[in-house]
Amino acid sequence: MSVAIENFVKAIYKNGKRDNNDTKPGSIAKELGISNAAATDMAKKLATKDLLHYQKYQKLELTDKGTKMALNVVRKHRLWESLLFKMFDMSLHDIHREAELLEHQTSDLLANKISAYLGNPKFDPHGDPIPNEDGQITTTDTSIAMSQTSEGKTYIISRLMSDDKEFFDFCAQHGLKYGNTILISKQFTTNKMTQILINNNTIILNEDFTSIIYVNEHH
Amino acid sequence: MSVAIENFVKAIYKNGKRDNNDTKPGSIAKELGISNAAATDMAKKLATKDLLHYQKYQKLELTDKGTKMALNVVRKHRLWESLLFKMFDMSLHDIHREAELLEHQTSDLLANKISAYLGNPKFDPHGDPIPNEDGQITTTDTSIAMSQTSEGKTYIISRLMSDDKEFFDFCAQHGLKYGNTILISKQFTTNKMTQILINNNTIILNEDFTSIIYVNEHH
DNA sequence: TAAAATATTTAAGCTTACTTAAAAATATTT
DNA sequence: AAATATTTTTAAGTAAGCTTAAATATTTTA
Repeated sequence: MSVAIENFVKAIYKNGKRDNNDTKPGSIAKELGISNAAATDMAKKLATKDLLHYQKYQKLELTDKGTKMALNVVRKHRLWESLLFKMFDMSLHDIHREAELLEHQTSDLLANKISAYLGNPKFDPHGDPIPNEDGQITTTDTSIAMSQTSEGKTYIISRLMSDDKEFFDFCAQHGLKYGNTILISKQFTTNKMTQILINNNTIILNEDFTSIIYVNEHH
Repeated sequence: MSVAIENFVKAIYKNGKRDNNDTKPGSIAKELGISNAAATDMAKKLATKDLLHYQKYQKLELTDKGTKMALNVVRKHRLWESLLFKMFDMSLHDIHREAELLEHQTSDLLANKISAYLGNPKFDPHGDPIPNEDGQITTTDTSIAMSQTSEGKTYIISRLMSDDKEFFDFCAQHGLKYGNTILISKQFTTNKMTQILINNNTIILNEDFTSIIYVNEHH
């Protein structure tokens, strides 16, 4: 299967996982940076390959086969991110960009070697779960968006859900890193801002940030 | 530049390095597994991009720009082979196949990180020299084909110039590995066979093998 | 060196993965 | 609910990287 196809099913998978669950051709097109027409075309084509269910004007839904393919690509992406992060001093954004290309050129054999080398990790450096060889995610994610946290409580950062360079640069600069501890000092409910304390620094984040930074309560 | 273009200039570079120095479209086509017509087409196209000199019915010759591109790809290939060989228990052939894909999806930044991690090695696991960041090979190769060795002398294996699985399997099985020592016990000049002693085992190799196994005299 | 074999080039055509423009359907707003 | 805006689909077209078939040039062999 081509890179275009792998990226297409991956985009459907990713959009399907998001809150909005928007997998109509238009939003897939946006995700991939292609025209709506191209997305419709591809959707029809992949339906004939039994990778997704296509019905005019409806959301695209992956078949089991399509889901498996998407998870296989996601697995390779997250394994590469984990490996590069461990071995090299590179920014999360750079690592993401490399993984975005390498994921399509990696045999299952190599993916398994990488996984074994890393001790079969369950999460990548963003805190995203790594599917196993059979395309299953065995961990259950109990984390919540920072926007949903309670004032005065302490949390541990569990996921940074983004591909954006500026976001990662900001996070790196302020210690917003997978595994780090933060205190929610104030929730500004009307403006949807959150004030946190991290490394003895107070930062105020808006909803663009607090909706993609996920945390687990610290006990 | 596309994968097809990178592979095309790489094929010209590789064929140009070989004894026969055959870089006419037909042999490039053979190397890449495409039709002669496709090779001619591509050659014309790359001439307009200043990657090679094209003259009807003549050998293809890379420009400086083309050579640099080829060496950049070769560098990435050999760095990947070195890294995978060091990290994972995989056959030389498997490693080659992975590197063949990864080489096109690797930024210069990542290549440099890999190189630094490995201590900027000069050779890959086949004994092939690794070009530096500027596309230069600074080492001088004094090795000779096993077919050119002298009876009774001892040599160290310095290069295994092949992509072939069966060849690598054979080598792995008999200890024919980069850095290993062999004694040339007999040269059968009429049949072009070579009898060697390695790990206390005697093997007789024909010219298909002795022409692609390179060695340095052991002093 | 002429004939035969081989290699290269040209020409026409195919598939993939896109594009833009216009038509048709759906969703949103008033 | 009608009008408007947005999305989706259809249709036609493009570029890259191939293919096969036929024409042309080169190389080999007898």
